[in-house]
Amino acid sequence: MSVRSEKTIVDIAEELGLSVSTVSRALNDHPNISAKTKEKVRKMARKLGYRPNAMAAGLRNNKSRTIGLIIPRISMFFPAAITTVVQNKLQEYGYHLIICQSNDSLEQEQQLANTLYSARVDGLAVSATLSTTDFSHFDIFKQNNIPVVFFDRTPRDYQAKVIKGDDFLGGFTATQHLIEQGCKDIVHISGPLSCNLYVERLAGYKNALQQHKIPFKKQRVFFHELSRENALATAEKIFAQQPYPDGVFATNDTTAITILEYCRKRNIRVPEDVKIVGYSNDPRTEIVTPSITSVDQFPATMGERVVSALMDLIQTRHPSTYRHPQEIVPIQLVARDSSAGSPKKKK
Amino acid sequence: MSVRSEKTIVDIAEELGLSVSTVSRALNDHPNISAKTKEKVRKMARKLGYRPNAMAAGLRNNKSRTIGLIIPRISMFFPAAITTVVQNKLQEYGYHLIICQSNDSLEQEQQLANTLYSARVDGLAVSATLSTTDFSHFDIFKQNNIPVVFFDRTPRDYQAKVIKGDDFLGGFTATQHLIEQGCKDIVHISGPLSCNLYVERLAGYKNALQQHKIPFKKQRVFFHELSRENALATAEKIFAQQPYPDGVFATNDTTAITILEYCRKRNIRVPEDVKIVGYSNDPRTEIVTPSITSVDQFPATMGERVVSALMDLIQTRHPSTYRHPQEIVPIQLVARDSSAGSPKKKK
DNA sequence: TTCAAATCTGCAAACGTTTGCATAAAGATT
DNA sequence: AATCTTTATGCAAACGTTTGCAGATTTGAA
Repeated sequence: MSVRSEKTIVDIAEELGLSVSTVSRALNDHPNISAKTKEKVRKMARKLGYRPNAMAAGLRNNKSRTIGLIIPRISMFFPAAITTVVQNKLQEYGYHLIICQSNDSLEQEQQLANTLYSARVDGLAVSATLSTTDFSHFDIFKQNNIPVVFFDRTPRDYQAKVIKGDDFLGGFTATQHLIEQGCKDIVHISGPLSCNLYVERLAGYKNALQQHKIPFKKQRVFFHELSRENALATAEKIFAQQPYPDGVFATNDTTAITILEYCRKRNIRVPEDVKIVGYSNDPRTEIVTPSITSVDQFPATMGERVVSALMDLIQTRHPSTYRHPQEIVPIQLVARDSSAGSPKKKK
Repeated sequence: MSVRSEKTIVDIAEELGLSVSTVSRALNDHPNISAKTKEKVRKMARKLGYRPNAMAAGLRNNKSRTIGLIIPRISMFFPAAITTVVQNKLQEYGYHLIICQSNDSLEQEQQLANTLYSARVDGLAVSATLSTTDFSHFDIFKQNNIPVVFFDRTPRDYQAKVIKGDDFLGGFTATQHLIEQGCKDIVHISGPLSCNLYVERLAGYKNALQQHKIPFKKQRVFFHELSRENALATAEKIFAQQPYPDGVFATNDTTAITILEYCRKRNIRVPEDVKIVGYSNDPRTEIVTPSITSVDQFPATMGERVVSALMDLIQTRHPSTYRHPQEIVPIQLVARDSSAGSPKKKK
């Protein structure tokens, strides 16, 4: 009813003839406060409609109960799936999540790091830009003992906690699967090699070829920026001249889907003429016709590990977790129709 | 180099022999400070690695430069698409976004409202739970003049800014489209009527039937909880007995996709035997075979409007915007293969 | 030189918490 | 009854900013 409607613990204290410290302790369930007092205080707090001011508490405690998250964009399946569980998990721990998109721009990422530091997040989870190779904009966090966890798109040699999928094995498994299905001439569509993911999947691809005594041909690897338009351009290039490949391992699902659409338009049969494998197990791979074989990266697991790592690092100020800085989340091939079938019947 | 590495404006002031107020004003580009001083201060700030503490400033100013967002879940296409643009747009304005998922639980939504209030967000954007009919947990915000903007799943009679799609028109258009394509017996799969969206789309459906002199039959409307499993169960029910409908208008795309899959499995031809229209223009509708006709809700537009409304309400403390509390974002039917074709050739 | 105006800077309080330390009250022990 | 614990409460400083007001310095005009 008063003019200033924002109630504080001072109001509660005055109303009750107690000191603010007692009220504060009562609300925080401090052992030194008698049960009676606590009850009184809580009741009055409810009555006055008191709401704690997290900023004030944060300032005093030098912690915000807030975690920052930087991802390229929320609209991509894999980061979105991770974000979902990260947010839910953090909520359980009583932490807020500030989500920021770098839109794959290094400059934006740098700026975000700064402003998240200003917000005094208690921890930071980052999946980097495709082009981030210098990670020094995260130095401030290290200097001030604020844990940073990188996931998925991670730094190569920046000292920090890293949680990533087994991209080498993923690349290997995908390629080997195509080989086992009878492919002899497998194209790999990769991404920018500034990003660890594509380097490792490519390495897995090479290794699988080698292990199966299939010669690696440089011109059978295509690099593009992973956008839909680029994928289409790449498709054109791949099928510009005979012989067509009999297998395509695309380093992401959007590309795989685009290739599939392209093939259908050109009447190249999938999987009879060419088999396709994507990466990430985007739900879209399942509903497309034919459904596309892909590599599941278990985003839920990754998200949970990110949160566990953060909570661990935050609680134990001793950065013991840094001793095992790298965690690898397993992958699993999900075979579907796009790679199915025995060796081709008709030549 | 000192032990306490966190630098404050006090450190800058001491280093320069200035007062903190001057430093503060210099950093905020206050007109009363000379250019020389500003330059000195900025240089020293850089040198010391000073980072403003947003919590301290927020406490003093009673504003956090942070917006809260509550959505059912980030992993759904439509809210995710909105979130993407909301976040990017807010970033431009220098605001952070705290994203929270209610997981469609009213209880969680209530709790989130509370903790976001404690974080002293400067504004709140909400897409409610399917079951939220009582919105009183947002009262605190109103009482303290913190703008709340509801979007998509909005309250019916709670006094607040509302931004929503034209669901009546959407339902109408979708149904009319099916009629125009020759359908005479159109099933509508709706959602819980506790949620405004489904009420209005249903009303649009009825209205279109009426307008085209097709009798409305109660048993041709199915209600379900919009999960994938439920959609499947509903599909079973719909096609449990002859005559099959010749058109299905599903109130969301996931359901539409599920129906499509079901039909394919049962060898019910789409669109020849039954035509399907979904809702939201989820990108999945485009890549499925046949592609599914859907109703675009322009999530980007909606997101932009949400941000505009928030910024407007925050800047002009006078809640003038409340005078036109409801904004309707247009919809557009995107016709695709699932509803294509002239009247059936073979009966 | 003197004074007024214009320009710049500083003091100190305030924002709403938490917490180390001191103290007061109550209970237990002799 | 005197002393010692134990338990409950209060005082006051601190967290890092911002800002109204006052005061100091410079500039320009007389």
